Amino acid sequence: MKQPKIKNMEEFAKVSGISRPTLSKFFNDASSVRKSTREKVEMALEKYDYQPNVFAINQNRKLTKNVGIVVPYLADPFFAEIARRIETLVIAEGFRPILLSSHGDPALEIENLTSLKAIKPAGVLIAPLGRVSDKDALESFCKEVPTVNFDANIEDVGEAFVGHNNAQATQIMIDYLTRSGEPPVFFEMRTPPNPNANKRRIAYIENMERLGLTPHVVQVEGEGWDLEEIGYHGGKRAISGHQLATNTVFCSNDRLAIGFLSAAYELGVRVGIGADCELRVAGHDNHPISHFTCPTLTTVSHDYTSIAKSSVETIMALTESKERGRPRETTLFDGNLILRTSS
Amino acid sequence: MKQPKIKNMEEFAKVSGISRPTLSKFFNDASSVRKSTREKVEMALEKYDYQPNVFAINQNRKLTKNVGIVVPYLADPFFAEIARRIETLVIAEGFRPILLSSHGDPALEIENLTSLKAIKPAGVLIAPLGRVSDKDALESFCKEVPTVNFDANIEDVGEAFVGHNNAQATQIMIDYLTRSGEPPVFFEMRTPPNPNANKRRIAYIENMERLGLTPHVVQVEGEGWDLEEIGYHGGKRAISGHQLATNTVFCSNDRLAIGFLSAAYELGVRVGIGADCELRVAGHDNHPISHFTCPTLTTVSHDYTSIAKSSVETIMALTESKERGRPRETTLFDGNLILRTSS
DNA sequence: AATAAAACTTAACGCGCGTAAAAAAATAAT
DNA sequence: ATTATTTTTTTACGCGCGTTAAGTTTTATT
Repeated sequence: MKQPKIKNMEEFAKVSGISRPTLSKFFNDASSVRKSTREKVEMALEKYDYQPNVFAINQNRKLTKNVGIVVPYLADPFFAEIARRIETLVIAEGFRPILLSSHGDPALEIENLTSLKAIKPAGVLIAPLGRVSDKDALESFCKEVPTVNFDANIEDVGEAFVGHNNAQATQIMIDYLTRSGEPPVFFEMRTPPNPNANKRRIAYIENMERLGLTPHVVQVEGEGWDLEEIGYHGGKRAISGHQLATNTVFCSNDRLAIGFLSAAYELGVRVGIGADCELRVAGHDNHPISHFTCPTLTTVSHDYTSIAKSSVETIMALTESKERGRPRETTLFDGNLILRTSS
Repeated sequence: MKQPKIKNMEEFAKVSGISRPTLSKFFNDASSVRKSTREKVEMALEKYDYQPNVFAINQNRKLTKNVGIVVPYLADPFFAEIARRIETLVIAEGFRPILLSSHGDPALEIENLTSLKAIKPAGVLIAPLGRVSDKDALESFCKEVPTVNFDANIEDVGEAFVGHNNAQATQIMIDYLTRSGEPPVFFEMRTPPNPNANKRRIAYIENMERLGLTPHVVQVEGEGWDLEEIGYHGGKRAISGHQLATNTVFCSNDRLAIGFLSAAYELGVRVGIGADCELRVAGHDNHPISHFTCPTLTTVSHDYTSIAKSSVETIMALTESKERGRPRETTLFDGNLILRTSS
């Protein structure tokens, strides 16, 4: 059982026998004080219940130990997973992650940045909404706070971009699909929220042309982040309306593919690589659920572990070096083919 | 374009023509000042770029406008969704939500509470990990901070509990399943992380006995929060090992059911209510993906909209009234049968 | 118009900690 | 042992806002 609580650093200085300025140094960086001093403080911390007042600490600092993380839609397991990894890495660096989701709403995205600015973060990692983001507001935020842009690349936003190599990932899937069967039709939303979708469509068309094949793009209607729902309705329409030029469908992302598979199942269309199958379906991202679809989804992995790691490293380097305005660097991580049973 | 930035309230008092103490009142509660004053301030806010320093504000207050939200595993869309609703409601009440995930780790759960304590929150909403939670640490936290316990009920934790009526929800599903076909086998984890699972098993057994039927519980191995994975492996084993006493399986939750369905598909076992189907499967929670499984999953809804709303209302009432130590109230929300095609 | 009540202004102190400067003490180097 | 260097202590001020008390102005009531 610990002794009665210590109100403030002054009191803790008394009971620990260490002066307040030295304690202040200690709490900022324990390694900046002499070893014997550090031990004395730590012994006192064992004995007394004291922790410095966060608000008083941060009031007099221009940069805090906070790191903001903004994601477009936390209910999407993809962002939940990447956020989880980022959080863990940020904590390991001795910083405090503040996780905010924009819930698909551009106004909330800006609000999130405003409220982050208020807590004077050392840096911010942002995966923007994309198409609907208020680009000017993002840019002006990035001028004030060191920012790393990840996942959805928005030009000139942030000091660096870390993301997925959509071109490479699309290519390896197209190469696989064309070698193993009919060339793929590309299945996507007409107005995708996320700019990665556009990169994937462009890469699809380029690669099909490179192979001397005719690209076929099926664009389905729908707004927002209910991608399975959109994939389901679009899939039903595409299948029953015979809009698919070949027997192979490459979905712009796994969540659309999940909806598409559900539509195919409902329509009694057998999907897979078996002799009795009518359709092959592939996805993109290696979504956690893609292991468990029926059939299991062949997809291209999205290396979020590396993206998380690199994003955190970049923001840490940025906050330490403090030099701003360097040319914006772009880091992309390749995808790997995940062969399962759907194609 | 706004005028040059205002450093502090003193400066803003000068340019707005309102004295600092009145401004302080205004920022605490805009309705506490005269209308004409409020308008003057708002006009100045339009013109000048000023927002009070969060750290200075909170330093002198014992209770802030922060509300902590702690969930066990944010990468589970169920918690992501409920967190999203809670966040939105908390913002609507004029408070600032601080969302933290324990990532399945009891140590992190306690760390989260410790770091919340440091920011002096007005209240905290916690969905505990459950079985692995450090109950003593939770309880001692709740003595210091007004807390509402939601989702996973841990006795004596928090001033109130808001959650799902597992008994009622289990009952309506069992009633449906027994009326429409063979009685269900209960499929669950041997060591579920979440205490709701235990309530569901108990309700299953009670209801089966009430109906004069023999309960059959299949408990599968596996630790942690990868429920689809666990359901998949357990499902494969249960099906191929002929462990299912009837042709109807009631999974403890939808995520297990998703894995189970995947196993059945892989084994070529047709699931559904059609004449050609060998197995019926039901879930529990109405997980977002349960709309899109193959076949679509019959399940019992988990009313997280109401749970979120009630939790926020309860914590708000608590922070306002300030009276602590009242008898712990429990609020449960019923589930509804969601009939789809799997059973 | 006179009075009462409410809202505001002025002045001043305190919160807990960061931080700077000068002096003192502890450690390291010669 | 003496000097140089590093670390700690003492002292003191500042950060931006909450808050209180006394005095003043504005609004509401009669």
